[in-house]
Amino acid sequence: MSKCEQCIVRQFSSIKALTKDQLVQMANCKTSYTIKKGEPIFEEGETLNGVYCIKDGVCKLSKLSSNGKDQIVKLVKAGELLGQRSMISEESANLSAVALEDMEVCFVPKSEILQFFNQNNDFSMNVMKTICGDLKEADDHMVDMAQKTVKQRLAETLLYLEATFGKNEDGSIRIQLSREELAGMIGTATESCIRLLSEFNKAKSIELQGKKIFIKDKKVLQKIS
Amino acid sequence: MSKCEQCIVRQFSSIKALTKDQLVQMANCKTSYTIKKGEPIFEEGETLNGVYCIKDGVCKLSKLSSNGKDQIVKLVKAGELLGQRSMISEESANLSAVALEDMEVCFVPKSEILQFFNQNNDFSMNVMKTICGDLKEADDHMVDMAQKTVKQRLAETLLYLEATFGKNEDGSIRIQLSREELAGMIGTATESCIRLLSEFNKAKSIELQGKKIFIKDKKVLQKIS
DNA sequence: TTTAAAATATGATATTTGTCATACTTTAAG
DNA sequence: CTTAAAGTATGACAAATATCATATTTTAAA
Repeated sequence: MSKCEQCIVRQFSSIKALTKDQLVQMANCKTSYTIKKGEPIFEEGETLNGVYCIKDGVCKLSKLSSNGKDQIVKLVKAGELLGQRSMISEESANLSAVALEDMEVCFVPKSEILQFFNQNNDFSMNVMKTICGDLKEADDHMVDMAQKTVKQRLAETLLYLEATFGKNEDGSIRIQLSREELAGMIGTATESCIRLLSEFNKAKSIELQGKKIFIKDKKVLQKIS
Repeated sequence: MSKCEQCIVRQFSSIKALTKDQLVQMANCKTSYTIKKGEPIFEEGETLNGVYCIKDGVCKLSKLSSNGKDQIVKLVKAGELLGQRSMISEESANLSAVALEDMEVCFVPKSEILQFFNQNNDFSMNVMKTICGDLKEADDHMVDMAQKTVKQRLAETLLYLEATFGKNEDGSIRIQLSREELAGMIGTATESCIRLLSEFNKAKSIELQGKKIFIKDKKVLQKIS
């Protein structure tokens, strides 16, 4: 059983406020998992009995809409926690979490987290600030969905992906999404997404090499978005 | 200076967890305001030095989108608090709050709220649950914006307005929104909103009498949404 | 009360986006 | 390696939605 002290999650998440003793306690009760690309960590409606720490990899948080399409609400990467809202609301998961890459996650039972939450003011404040940040993001995202065109949202999303997940050595956007997933992020039909990617490609603002996407002209994309 | 003990806000908001002493303390430091229909309580980007308790009336929380349209993110009514997220995030307001009716609100300074927050676990837990509820709502709302048609969103919004704000004696939806505001809620052009209202009217699922809207066939609207 | 301004309504039209069909390409299973 | 399945791409068309123009009604100011 590995320790939590050196874990990447500790550097970025609310966990950084925990004391050494609390970290030891967490190390003793956590369960580590490996999750393969495409597999779910949890599904919408599921009861979560704790919180997941993402040690490695990226997952999508999505919700099945009434028209049968999967809308991606948010991407979450290593160093972040999953399931905090459900824990505090004492509700089942509102979103499904599915791995976009092979992942390593640790599950920490609710009982421990809630204990830290009550004992450690810095920790609870960190969790709350994270959730408040998520709320702000969600509101902003909602306004974009309501007011921007699909083209604007695609340009914005491509810039976001590069800024958040970085580039490979060849310069392509590191995170690999299928066209369907990209469409699910911007809230459009897969064909429309593909068509606009082609359009950006023809206009030389991006370059497509199979699944790989290279951003060639950031300024043009910024202007579009 | 009126007391906070009998205030409506106490029945519905996080405030209900405060002790008698804390309520007295709050009554002593609060400032009461009257806000006329159309006037702002605060604007996007403004620094909030506390929280607003809505004693009477309804306001809209909205955000100016890059295309110049005002997207309404949420309606807030008597018994609720405003500005909690900004206080916890220690950030300026992400949304503007504008009165949809004449309002009575009390302003409670940040210092007091944060003091209660640290002293009283039930209070802080209530605040957090409220924010978590807002996050869930925002995510769901975002999915609707991305995946539903304007017609579906209009039907849904009309049902929401009646369910949340009730009906006048004549049976019309109590809350009065201009067509522009209704369009701002569903995220569409004012003309499109008006057109679809006419369509629902012709189909007898609603009835229009000037600004007044009567829901005539809830089932049809539910089916549409 | 009169009148100008704002809000509501509707038509005509352009643009955006979705849907369906189909071809091509990549991936993974046998 | 071969082959089926999945993913990507594109055309044709339909549906949804925005925009602009203009008429009508309501509201509020003079």
